[in-house]
Amino acid sequence: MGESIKGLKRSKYCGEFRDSDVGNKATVMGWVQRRRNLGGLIFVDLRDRTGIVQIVFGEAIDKEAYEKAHQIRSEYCLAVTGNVVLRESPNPEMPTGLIEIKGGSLRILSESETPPIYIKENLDASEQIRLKYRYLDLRRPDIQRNLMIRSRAYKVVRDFMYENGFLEIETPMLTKSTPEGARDYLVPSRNFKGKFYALPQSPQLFKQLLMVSGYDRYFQIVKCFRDEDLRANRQPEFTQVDMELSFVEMEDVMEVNERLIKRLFKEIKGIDVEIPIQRITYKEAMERFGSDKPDMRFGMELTNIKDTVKGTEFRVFKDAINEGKDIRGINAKGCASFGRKEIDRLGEFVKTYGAKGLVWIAIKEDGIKSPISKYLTNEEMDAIIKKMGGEKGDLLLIVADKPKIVFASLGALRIELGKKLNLIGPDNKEFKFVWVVEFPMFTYDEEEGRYVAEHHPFTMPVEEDIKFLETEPWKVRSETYDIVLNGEEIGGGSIRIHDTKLQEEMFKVMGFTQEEAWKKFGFLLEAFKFGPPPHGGLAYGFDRLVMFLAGTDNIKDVIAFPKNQNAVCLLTDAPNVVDEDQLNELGIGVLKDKK
RNA sequence: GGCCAAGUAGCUCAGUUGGUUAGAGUGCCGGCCUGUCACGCCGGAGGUCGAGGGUCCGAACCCCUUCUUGGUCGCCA
Repeated sequence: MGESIKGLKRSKYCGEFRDSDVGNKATVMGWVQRRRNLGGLIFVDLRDRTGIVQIVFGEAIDKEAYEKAHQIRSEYCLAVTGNVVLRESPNPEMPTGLIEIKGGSLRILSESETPPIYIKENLDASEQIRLKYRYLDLRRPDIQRNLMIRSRAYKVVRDFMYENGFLEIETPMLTKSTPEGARDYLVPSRNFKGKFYALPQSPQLFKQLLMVSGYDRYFQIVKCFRDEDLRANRQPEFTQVDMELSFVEMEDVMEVNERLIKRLFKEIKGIDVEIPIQRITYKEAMERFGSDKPDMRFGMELTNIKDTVKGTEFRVFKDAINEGKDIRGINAKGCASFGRKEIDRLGEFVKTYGAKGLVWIAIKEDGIKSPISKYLTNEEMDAIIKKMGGEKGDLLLIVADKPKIVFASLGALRIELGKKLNLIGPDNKEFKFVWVVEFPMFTYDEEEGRYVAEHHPFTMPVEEDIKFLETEPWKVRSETYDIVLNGEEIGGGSIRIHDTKLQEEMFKVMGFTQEEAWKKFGFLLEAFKFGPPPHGGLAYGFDRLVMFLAGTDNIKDVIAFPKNQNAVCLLTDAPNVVDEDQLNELGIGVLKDKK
């Protein structure tokens, strides 16, 4: 059993000692990073969340402590009292390297088994083992640094929001399942067997109701839940910075958020974000970058060459034109030297996005190399090269397919090439923000055979497009704005509809009858009968924001207890079976898994 | 649900064409060592090669199935 802490007070954190402390008696508490036993002397590096301080035990210092120090092992939890002295052999590499603490008395507060992972920076243990022993993983300085950044980010956000007149209001976690959007996490009701609450995908409807109630600037830092497959930047439960404002237009929401972003990056990273942040429309983003979240740190934009090859006999292009498909390409500057294998790999890459293949034209020193040169006339080849700005040394990459596939594959290919050519990547310290505005109101869902809201069903259409609502809904743009940083969507929002008639019309386009709409969203439609103010808002994926602030590309690095790819918590082993009694109480039976 | 990759000592990995007793680094245990700081030196323990099945005289290695893990496409208003 460990020794008592009774009567001991920590003088200060391990990492805080400096040569100004020399001459003082100090008590430190922390974990053993490392023990170095030199025989007559034992050095112990003691660690807490601020850093490391060296303790030295020796017979001449204190015999009892020295003898006890032989028991010390890695990750033992200790309290040590002794004099702070200058080291005989200082270590300029560490902040506390000028001093050490003489081990006058030692209490082993608790012992530790040999830990399954090392507690050190840049650990290369598997995530599986790290998540199982997450409490040990969380002792590591790099993760502690991330969580401390996250903590500071909460504070900066709260400070800013309070200073700008926002009220922090909580909304329910047990709420109603609504159609549209992600799959809900459901919570069974004990009182009403067969009925369920849903965990919120976002506080969307509640914050709109708060606007109706007159809390005209609301914000919340809040957990949200979506039961969809995970990614490196996606967890099933994640945190939003959610806000909503009344009596505003798009520009007002964007302006306040630009100031928030500026403040956040200044206070946490010391970076000056230039505002206003550039804005481009969804249409422009797609046509130039093949993405609604373009990475603006490099060029290599898409070129539409459909008109350029209009009269061609080349089968792939000709068919594409006849079928109303798109033909676009990107110019991979200086990549003509790519080997056949590399180009084939790019071909495989675009196939994962549904493209049938990748047409390539390499403009080499000794002429043009391309698998399609024999199908194109010299004039056609020259026209393509001219249109795409091809010069000696360039590699032109072209995809012909449905617009959705062309954009998806070329957009992804552009990012892939950017990484490959080191235009973007871990060494790139640039932060390029962009607002992407005016998303289409609807996309056609082939599976459901109807239009669904691109953003969400309460988004205000652009006024001049309202006339297309019934006739050509695909033309309708919306009053939306996504804020994108280095090719990642970090937040997004919209101006909302505050008119029951218009809202009902939207539902109609999405194939809901008035009855269905009222059944599902009646409480909102009802509320809108009572003088709703014009309003709009925005929500950030807070975890993603912190990823940027912490400089990591894995969302698990900024969440204390994340889930693995199968949404399992390896630490607690959730989800798990529950007692039959619990199920009975809820009126729930479990179907046998069909094998 | 699809695709790609991985699974060998506590941890990170190597393991040739299928061939003797499966290795390395690190960690761990023991011994020596008074200025280390990834201490050093000497010695030692430690393996269901993810699991199951198959081929073979013989399987960590080849085949099939399955499980786990990571990435990704679909999905994520």
